[in-house]
Amino acid sequence: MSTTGERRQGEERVLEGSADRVITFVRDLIDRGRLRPGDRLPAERDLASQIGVSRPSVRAALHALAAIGVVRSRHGSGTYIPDGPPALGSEPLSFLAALHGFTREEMYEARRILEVGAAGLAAERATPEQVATLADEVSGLFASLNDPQLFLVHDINFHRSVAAASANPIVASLVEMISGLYYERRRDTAARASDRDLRDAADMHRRIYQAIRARDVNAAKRAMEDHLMQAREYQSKEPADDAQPAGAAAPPPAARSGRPRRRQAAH
Amino acid sequence: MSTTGERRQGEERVLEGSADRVITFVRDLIDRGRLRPGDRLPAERDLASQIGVSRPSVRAALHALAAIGVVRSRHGSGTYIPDGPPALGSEPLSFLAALHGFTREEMYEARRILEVGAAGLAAERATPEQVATLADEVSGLFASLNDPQLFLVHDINFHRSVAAASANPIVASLVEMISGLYYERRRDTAARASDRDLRDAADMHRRIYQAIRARDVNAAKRAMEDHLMQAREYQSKEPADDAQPAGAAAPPPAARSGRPRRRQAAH
DNA sequence: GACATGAATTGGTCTAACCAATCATCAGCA
DNA sequence: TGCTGATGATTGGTTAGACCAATTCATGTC
Repeated sequence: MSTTGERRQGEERVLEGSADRVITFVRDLIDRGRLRPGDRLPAERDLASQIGVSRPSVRAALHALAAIGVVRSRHGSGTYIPDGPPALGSEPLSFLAALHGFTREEMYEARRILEVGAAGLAAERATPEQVATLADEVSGLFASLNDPQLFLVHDINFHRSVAAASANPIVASLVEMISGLYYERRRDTAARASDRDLRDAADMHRRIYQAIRARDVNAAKRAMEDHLMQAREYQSKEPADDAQPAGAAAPPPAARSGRPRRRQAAH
Repeated sequence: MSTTGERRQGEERVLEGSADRVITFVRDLIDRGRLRPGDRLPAERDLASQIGVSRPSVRAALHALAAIGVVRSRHGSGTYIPDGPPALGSEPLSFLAALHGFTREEMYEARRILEVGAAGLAAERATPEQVATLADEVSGLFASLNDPQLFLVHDINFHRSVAAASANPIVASLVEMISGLYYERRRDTAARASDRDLRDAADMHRRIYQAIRARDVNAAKRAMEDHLMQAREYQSKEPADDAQPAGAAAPPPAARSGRPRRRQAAH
């Protein structure tokens, strides 16, 4: 019907831009159940002709969808909807952090809120397999006390597993997002952690694991809370790699202060 | 220097795609502090020539950045970094919800975890102005008991204000993100709420407000928890607009069942 | 039957142009 | 003097057509 592209009439105003029409189209396929995780989207050329927009517009839209993790393109193969558990990329948070100068304190606080909640849910619902996974990660932590980088990997995996055991994909996605940001920052400084700190951290993880295994919700939450508080303390003692202020209400970094906050006139 | 575009040499392998180079370029500007909230990016044509890629590629990258909320384009004016408090769009979550069938229960659970934490922080740190804003929203709630749509607006604003009063931009962003998803779903069904439910909800909000004003952290958390639990109860009684299952571990909607979960072979 | 080969498919990129919204400038008028 | 409106430069929005590059798969040879 619109293959020749006569949109000159104007009797039916197009309220959306080309790229937005593509996104709406894809969203519609998803809502109608025609597109599910693991599926492949129509080829860019097909989308372009079906929707009646140019290929560059399709590409811009697909880049937008890829940015929020809805699709993933593979050269020569196609564009796919990622399979596996739902996941939110941490890039948005990373950009926000760079733009607004999030502090380490603030990050720990957010983690604390989310992960304490996740630990509580995990204590209620963790399956035997998930409990076993947690046990594996705890032993991994104790086995890598002398390898801070590897320790960090087990650390991340433990927290990821707790989030998964919460059986709430939204909470899990949020934890993943924050963890991604944390890992991004942490891998540069992980080597500075002292042996004693790693030992303490491993103990804390073990305590969390035991509480979850015992299905003790309050103990799990308390253990996670204590762990994150302690981790925050330890890392605030490590030499800071950057000028990140430590206080939540502390003044912003030097380069930021005194800026007259110019606003755009006609938003 | 590269206006004529001689990139045939190949002696310096480009490891990133064109769009990625643009994103890296912008990210670098941000990290160096040359680009801050409220600023305008170079014109697309300038970016293209500076980076050495074509304009469609720049556009694709800019669409990607716009999708995660890092930039915002205004036709005829330019592309800007949004000013104001840091914010995460709720589209990623919305797509994930559509793709994986998040339930209302799961959403309330995530809200509960985040907002109970936010309420606790708000009780510790809310400024007098923020407390006053909360008071305004509470009166707005009581004033709109007979207008469910307006009530919903005050409802959202109250929760948004609590998040802002947490003085943690990460937590606030996350709450905003979830709230956006909630609002998206809720506005269709808000009219079905009963008068009595609205009255109860307004009372709950008042209780939260009073606890925050009194700087009673535990009371604030408990009040928020009770409120969200109650809201969940009420809304599960309302006729469902869609086939959203109520249980966290409930089977997926009809259109989803029985699908053999075809996977892509060579990821 | 196993493996190399090449065509078809599909994403990745570019050039060159035009349309459309915005904005700053400046002439003209009150 | 001060305001208003026209106008051209700037900037995002979109298109068309072409070519490159990675992947896939059917084909044919050994």
